Amino acid sequence: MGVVTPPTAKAPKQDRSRATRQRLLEAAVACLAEVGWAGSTVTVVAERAGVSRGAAQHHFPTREDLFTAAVEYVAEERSQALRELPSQNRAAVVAALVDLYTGPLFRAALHLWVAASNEEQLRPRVTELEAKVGRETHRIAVRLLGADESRPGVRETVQGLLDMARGLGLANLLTDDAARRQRVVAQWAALVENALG
Amino acid sequence: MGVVTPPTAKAPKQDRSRATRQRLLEAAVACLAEVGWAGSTVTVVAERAGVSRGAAQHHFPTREDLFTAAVEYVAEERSQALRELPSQNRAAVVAALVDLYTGPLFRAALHLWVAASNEEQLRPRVTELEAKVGRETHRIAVRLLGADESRPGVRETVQGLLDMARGLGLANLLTDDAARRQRVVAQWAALVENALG
DNA sequence: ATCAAAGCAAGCATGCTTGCTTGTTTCCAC
DNA sequence: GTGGAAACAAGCAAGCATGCTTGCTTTGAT
Repeated sequence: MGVVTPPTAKAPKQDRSRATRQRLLEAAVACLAEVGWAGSTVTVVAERAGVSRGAAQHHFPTREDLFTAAVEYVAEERSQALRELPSQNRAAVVAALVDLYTGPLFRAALHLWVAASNEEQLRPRVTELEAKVGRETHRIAVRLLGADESRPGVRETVQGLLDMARGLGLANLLTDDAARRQRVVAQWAALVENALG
Repeated sequence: MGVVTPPTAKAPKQDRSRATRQRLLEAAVACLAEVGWAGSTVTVVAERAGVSRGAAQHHFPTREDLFTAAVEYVAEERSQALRELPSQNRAAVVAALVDLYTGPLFRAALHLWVAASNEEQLRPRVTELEAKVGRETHRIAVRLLGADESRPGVRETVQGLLDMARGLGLANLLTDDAARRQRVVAQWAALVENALG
C-alpha cells in the first residue's frame, strides 16, 4: 500500500471503511472500560462493533495495531471532552474536572495505562500521549480556574488537584463512592479557592 | 483433608510447606508489579518462586486461589508498612504517606484493582480488603497529622490528601517523575498544614 | 457496463495457559 | 524404622486467542 498513489494520498478511501474503523475503535474503548485489557480480545471487540473478526483484522492486522490506534482515539476523545468544559465558578470547575476522571473514557485510559506498563510495544505511545493530554489538561485547568501561575505554588496546587482527581477516579474503579467524592471535592475546592486567592 | 484432625486444627503443618507458600505469594506480588496481571501466569510465578508449577498447583489448586491469597497478602503488607510509619512533622508525614503509593506494593495492588474490576471472583475480596486498608490508612494519617476530625472539613481534607497520593502513585506507573511529585507534595503539605491549623 | 482494488467473511494452524492425573520424594507419628 | 500422609515434580489433554490464508462482495473509476 505504501506506493505513491495519485495526489490525494490515502485520505478519501471509502466511507464504509472509515465507518467500520470508527466502530472498531469505539468498541475497543468500550470493551476496555467494561472487560479490561485481557478480556478485550479482538473477537470480543469485533463482535461488539458488529463486524467480523476478519474485518477487524483487515483494518488492524495485529491486536497491537488495534489498541495502538485505540490509545490515540482515547487521547483524542479525552482531549475533546476537556476542551468542551464550560467556564464557571471555581467550585463547579473543580467538580467538572473531577468528573472527567470518573467516566468510561477514564476507565478505558486506566486499563490502557496498566496494560501499557507491561507491554513494551504500547508503553512509549501511551506515555507520550498521556504526557500530551496531561499538559493540555493542566493548561485548561489553569485557564478555567483563573489561576496565576506566576505566583509560586500555584502551579503545584493545580497539579496536585489534578492528581487528586486521578486518585478519586482510581478509587471509583472498584466502588462507586460518589457521595464521598462530592464531599472531598467540595472541601478541596474551598482549599484551592483559598490558595489561588 | 477436611476431616477433623487433632485439636490443633491445621496451623502447624510443615515448615517447608509454609515457606513454599510464602515464597509463592511473594513471587506472585513481585510478578504482579513487574509483568502485570495477564503476564503473571502460574508458570511464571512458580519459576520466580523457585518451585515447580506442580508444587504451586498443590498449594493453590487454581490460579484464582493463588491470587485471592495474594490479594490478602498485599493488603497485609501494605497495612504493615503503614503502621511502621514514624511520627514526624507534617511535611515529612505527607511525604512518607505519598511514598507508600510509589513502591512495588502499590504497583501490585494497582494491577490487582484493575484486574479485579473485571474478574467477578476477585472483585468482592479486593473491594473488601481495599476498603479495610483504606480506613486504616485514613485513621493512621489522621493520627500522624495530628488532625482534629471533629472540626468540619478536616476529614475531607485528609481524604483528599490520600486521594492525591493515589493519583501521584498512578502517574508514577508510567513515568517516574519524582521531581514533579516532590514539588507537588511540598505545596500540598503546606496547604494541609494551613487547613489543619 | 466493466474492471480492478479495497472491504469483508470464514476457516485453518500454531502457540500458550490452565487444570488434571500420575509418579516420586520428604516429613512427621507411632 | 516403618507407615502413611503431605509436598513436590512432570507429563497430558482441552480450550482459547492470535495471525495467516483463501475466497466472496462491494465500491469507485474508467
